[in-house]
Amino acid sequence: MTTQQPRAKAAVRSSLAQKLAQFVTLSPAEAEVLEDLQSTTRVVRHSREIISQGRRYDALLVMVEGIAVRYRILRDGRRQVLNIALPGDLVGFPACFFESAPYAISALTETVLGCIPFRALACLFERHPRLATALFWSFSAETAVYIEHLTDVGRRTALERVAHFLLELMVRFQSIGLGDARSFPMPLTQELLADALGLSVPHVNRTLRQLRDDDLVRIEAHRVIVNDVEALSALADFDKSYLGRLRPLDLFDAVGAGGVAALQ
Amino acid sequence: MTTQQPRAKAAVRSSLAQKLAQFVTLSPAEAEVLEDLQSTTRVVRHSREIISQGRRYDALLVMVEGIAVRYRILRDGRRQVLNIALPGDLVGFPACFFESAPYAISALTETVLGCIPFRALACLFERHPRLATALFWSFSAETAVYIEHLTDVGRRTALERVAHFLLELMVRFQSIGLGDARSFPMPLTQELLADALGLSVPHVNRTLRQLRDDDLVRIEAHRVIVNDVEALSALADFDKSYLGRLRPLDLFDAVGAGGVAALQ
DNA sequence: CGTACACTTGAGTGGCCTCAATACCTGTGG
DNA sequence: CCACAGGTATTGAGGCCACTCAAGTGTACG
Repeated sequence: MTTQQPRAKAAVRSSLAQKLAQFVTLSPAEAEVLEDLQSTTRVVRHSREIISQGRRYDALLVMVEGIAVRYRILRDGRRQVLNIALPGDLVGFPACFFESAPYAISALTETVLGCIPFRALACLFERHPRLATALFWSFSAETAVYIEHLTDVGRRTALERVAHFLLELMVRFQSIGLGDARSFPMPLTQELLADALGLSVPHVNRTLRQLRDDDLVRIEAHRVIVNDVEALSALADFDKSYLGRLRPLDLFDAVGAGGVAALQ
Repeated sequence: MTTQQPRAKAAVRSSLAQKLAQFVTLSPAEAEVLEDLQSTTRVVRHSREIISQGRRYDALLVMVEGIAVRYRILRDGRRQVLNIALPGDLVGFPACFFESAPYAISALTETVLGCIPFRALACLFERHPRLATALFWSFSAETAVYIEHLTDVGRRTALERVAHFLLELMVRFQSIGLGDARSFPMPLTQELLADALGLSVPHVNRTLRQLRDDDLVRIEAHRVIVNDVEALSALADFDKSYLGRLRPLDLFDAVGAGGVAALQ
């Protein structure tokens, strides 16, 4: 089911390092620590589970390559897709904090994962506080994605949901160098889309059809092609700032004029 | 709108300290650091905004006393309630990471907030890594609540949603010492409930009525009284472990036999 | 005691679901 | 090279859950 193998030391920066570099400027030493953190890897094949609901886990996982999906299964089989994990994402959270994982993670493509034992994490917090804060930052940014997803499902129409979700995926794919200005690979089936958006499969299908008929987006050969980014964004009330426009605020370099006084 | 005032040094532990003590054993010194962190406070009155959508914030806030609600407003006025903030919760996240806050927070009762300037946070990460990891832990635990909320809204019926949400509130109130085994104060109007659960006000009302007719829960005088916790939990498929049964795993005291090997 | 807000209930509608059947793709083995 | 099987996508018909609109009833507070 899974294989252990040493990973060739990456010449280029890992996705995780690229992500954290948005928040703090990484020293060469810190960059190396990050790479070491992910040096033990596991490979998981397409459609295999990375983390199983109900089991116990004692390490953190980082997506190094591939695409995975987090979901929760209810007792009668209903499924809620929680989010899509892309390279650079920490996927052990928050499963590893519980006696039994509250949700599952499955690989949508062949996936390479870095294993970070708790020991290594403790070491990072003790000896590299800047990296720790960056992790904190990055982790908080994930919450913003959950918030948007919750808003999708709770308060948007089917059309808005699908449009919004596809745009979010597009921006996220762009930010990791997959996908261009108007298209990106589509790893989700309509069933997964439905379970992500709280809809039924037929209705997702009809909604996609409408978006296609209106010349806004189409999905072809496992690829999403956005015809009219503007119009689609307007329809979905999509503003990508929640995905990336984080303040590159370095707690240690530039606390600056902020502080208590700046609050209100 | 808000007032600044020094807070009397708490004789008892703050809610935040109580919460973090679940994850690591706090030394007296660490406990004091935590209290100092919250020593600058603001008071916000009932139904006033603590954080406004679209504005910029330069500090973190901790709920010291009171109850607040986080929500996101869409352009046409639709509202999604994201979560309920209770004492001990960090409410500045993730708003303070963005150039403009992606959502708002409003006080439901008179609320006392501790202000934590970034400077103080940086200091905490540098000098108190155990506290930093505890914050990390606690923050991750919040994600589990979002996940459950997302599942509520995406894949549960109205009846299940309301039941599940009320049970979650009950456990959360219990864990901070408000509310007893079968009842707790209800700070939300039906309109807020509706916006939290992705329902309309009339339907929330009808759903509550059904739960009352079935002798499961009733809301009286701003208080929720659960008649049959078992039956209600069964109806909602509620398992409170996602709220509290975190592993009291201390990275520094007890990394133990875990590590990579234990991972599957 | 009046005004505002929250709650309650009804009638009618519609968005999305369920069930069901058909078409399509993609890999696999004969 | 084709037949076949399994998953995936598509489309239709009918129904229900939850919505919208609207009116009326508490109930807290100035």
